[in-house]
Amino acid sequence: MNIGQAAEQTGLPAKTIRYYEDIGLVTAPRHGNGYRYYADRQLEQLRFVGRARLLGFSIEECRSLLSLQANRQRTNAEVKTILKQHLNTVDHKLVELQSMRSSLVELEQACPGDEDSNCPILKNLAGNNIRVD
Amino acid sequence: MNIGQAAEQTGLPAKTIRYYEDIGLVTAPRHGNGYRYYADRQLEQLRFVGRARLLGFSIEECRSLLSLQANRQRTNAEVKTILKQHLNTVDHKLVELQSMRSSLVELEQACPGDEDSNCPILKNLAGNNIRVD
DNA sequence: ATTGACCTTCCAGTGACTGGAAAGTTTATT
DNA sequence: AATAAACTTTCCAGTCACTGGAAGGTCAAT
Repeated sequence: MNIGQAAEQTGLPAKTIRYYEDIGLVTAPRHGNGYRYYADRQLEQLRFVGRARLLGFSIEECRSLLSLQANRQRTNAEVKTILKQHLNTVDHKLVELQSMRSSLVELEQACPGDEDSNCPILKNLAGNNIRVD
Repeated sequence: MNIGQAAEQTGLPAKTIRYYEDIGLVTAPRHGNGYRYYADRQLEQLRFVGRARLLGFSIEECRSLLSLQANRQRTNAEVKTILKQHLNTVDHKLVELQSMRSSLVELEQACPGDEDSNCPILKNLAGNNIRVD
């Protein structure tokens, strides 16, 4: 199977699949004409990476996960450690985004959004903090 | 005031302040020796951008906000529109992250994290979905 | 023989910085 | 006055994970 079909099968763009090969994440053998050849093993690896990426794992984390999957001596603990670290990162991002969101909602409510020009949003950004109390 | 003190005053790294000038976001006049000179106006703009960035506004959004702030003909509506768009973006990201998080937590709970090698996390990534029902 | 759909590599751009090199300037110390 | 330390300048490269596009090779069908 050529890269186009592999893309179709895995849901990953062909460009991305080539990129993964470039960085040595998922490599594919070649036909005589230089075309990449995708068999079950490669498709599985690509789908594996695709799913891990959907969960937000970085490329380097995907690399580690792929290598653990290939290693029969791995332990559940090793895998779980990577997951926990990633979960921590996600939690940090969530806290950040939620704090942004609550500030934004506060500003949204403070601004009437009319044709006036005395915008509380700009005032806040300029340092005049909104006092709600 | 030179860039180092401006950095100290605004909390932005000098590198970042130079970058903002590079992209024409906040420009500063120069001393005779070529050093950038920061007066109140520039400091205010830098702090403005700094706060907007903390709220997650993109550089281009910051540019729009700065230009609205400089424009007396602006309306609250124009400012609020930018904020609402950004809030939408933040909400989308939150949904995505929360969905990632719940999948990750599920996987975390499914994996005992012991010295075994039959890892449910890897199984899930490989396509063997966890069945909880 | 030619069209069109593939495939290849390589280079450049994204966003928002950040690090580092090489060189000029100012300030402080000796 | 010389020197060293601390500042500043510009420019180039790297980050992350792709994505777009150009130029050219290959293959299947008409």
